[in-house]
Amino acid sequence: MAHWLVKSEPAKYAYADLERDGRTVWDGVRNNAAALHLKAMRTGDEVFYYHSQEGLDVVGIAKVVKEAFPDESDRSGRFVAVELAPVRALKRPVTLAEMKAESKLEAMAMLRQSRLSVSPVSDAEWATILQMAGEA
DNA sequence: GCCAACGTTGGC
DNA sequence: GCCAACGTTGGC
Repeated sequence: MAHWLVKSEPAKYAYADLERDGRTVWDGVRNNAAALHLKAMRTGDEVFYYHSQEGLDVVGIAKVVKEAFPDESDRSGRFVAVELAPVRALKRPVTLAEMKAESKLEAMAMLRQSRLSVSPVSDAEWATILQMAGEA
């Protein structure tokens, strides 16, 4: 099973909103690299939920409940959406500053390219972040 | 097909 | 609010 990380501005759609809704269409991604990652997601893959702009931390885990399909909000027809459902909030959020300070995470895609809104997380990175969240 | 201009994202 | 990174657009 692959792991991923998605970013969302909590003012627009926070992890608590996902918990409230039960599941949501993850659309609006307008970046080729991010879209490739969306297409590679498989049902059951787990996804870290990161709050950008405010919070700047990984706050929860979501899972893929529907694989890539055309994003209806995209007129060009190039981009796709998936559906995500909440799994659980992390016991303790892991901040961007903590991730930057952790040498095991220096190759992490989201740290290398800060603007990427959907990025892959390796098994080792996943385990490291869970541990930092007090869940290992 | 190149590249300057412009827009957006996201950390600080 | 600013600015760096980076993707996209459009003129040539």
